[in-house]
Amino acid sequence: MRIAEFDREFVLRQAMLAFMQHGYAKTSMQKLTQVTALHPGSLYAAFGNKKGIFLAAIEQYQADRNQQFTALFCQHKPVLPSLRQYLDSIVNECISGDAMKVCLLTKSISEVEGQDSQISHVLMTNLNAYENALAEQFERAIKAGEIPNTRTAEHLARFLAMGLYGLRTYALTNRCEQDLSQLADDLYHAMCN
Amino acid sequence: MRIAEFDREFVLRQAMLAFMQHGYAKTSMQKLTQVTALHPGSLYAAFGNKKGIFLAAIEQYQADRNQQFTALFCQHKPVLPSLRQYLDSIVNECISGDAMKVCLLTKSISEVEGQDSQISHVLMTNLNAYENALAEQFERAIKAGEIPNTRTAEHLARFLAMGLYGLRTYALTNRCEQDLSQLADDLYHAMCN
DNA sequence: CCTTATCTTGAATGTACACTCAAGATAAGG
DNA sequence: CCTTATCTTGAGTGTACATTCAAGATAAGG
Repeated sequence: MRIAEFDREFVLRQAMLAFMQHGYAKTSMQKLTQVTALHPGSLYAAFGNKKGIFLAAIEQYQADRNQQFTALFCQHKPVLPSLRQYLDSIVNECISGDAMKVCLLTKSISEVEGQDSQISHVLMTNLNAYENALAEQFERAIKAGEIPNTRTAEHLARFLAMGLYGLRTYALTNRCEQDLSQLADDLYHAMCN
Repeated sequence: MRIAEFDREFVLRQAMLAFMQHGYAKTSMQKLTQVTALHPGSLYAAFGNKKGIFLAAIEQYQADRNQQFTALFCQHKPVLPSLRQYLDSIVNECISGDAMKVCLLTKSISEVEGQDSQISHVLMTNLNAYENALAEQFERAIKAGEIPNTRTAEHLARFLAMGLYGLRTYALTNRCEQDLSQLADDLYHAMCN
């Protein structure tokens, strides 16, 4: 017997970053062997093929983001200050210049849309779950009276999801921190009234 | 002497649609020869290489969209009804299911970001020009009293650009016409107050 | 109608890729 | 310490790609 030597989470996070930086198609297996420090055979033994690595990396990405999200939007804290902090952290990611400025899910769904229905379906499911997580928080905010109940939580979540997808894309066209902060501010205020 | 036989606009529009559908990397020269009905040699003679075809297709895309835009936002008509119509047309594109549901510029900048600075620069320039075109219309709307001057035209244009980039991305996760129309409606109302 | 410059054709070329596999290395169980 | 199941290694394989180029086709100018 012999146990696998590599750290699965490390490998998937490295792969994840490579996919975020170069996209699915242009992340070669050679690149993946470099960033994971694994040889092709090990990668294929562990994940089957390139698509398997990608799907596992998406899962890791989702797990990581979920943990961040639930840590920030803690149940016993008011929603709006967390939302504010969340928006700021996204603006910071957009400005950072590293791979984290893009969302793996939206970037990938834009790339593989109409090419691989399995990957598309996984990405759609994860993005819908993200929207639902936002809706839960808005539900909580409405119940607590932080936000007037003129719009449903689902409605608010949908609008914010759209805004955040747009913010990340817009940041590719204009890296001015002030402009991005202002947009985040606009989104914040669009939620509160 | 002999004149080129093919119709340049037709060829570029076909290439444009292929790039919108499959992305830059995954649109093979073979695909391009198919959709343009031109042989490799002719394409290389006319555009140099694949990147040349892509840049020319972007130029054609920009020209086409510009013409649409200026026809819709006619100088002697009020801005807000045109904006409404514009938003509806984008929602229709999002639902349509064909290649036009994506924006060639935003899809491409997301793909080639950090890979080809020349292409990125061209795309950024075109997207900034688009934002400026929106700002011009908001300027006109403010001057005509259609919109209160609580925010600058540039500010409004930036927010709408972000919203539209987000709307197209969001549509990849949720094709429900009602939801998309509501988002377009939200964007419209976010501009008017 | 012939010349010649230009365009068209599509097979050929070199490269980069995803993926395989057989040989070597290593740890758990006896 | 040996056995054996499993992991690691990395050169090798077939395929798909962007690009080239020489031969063939075609229209304008004389």
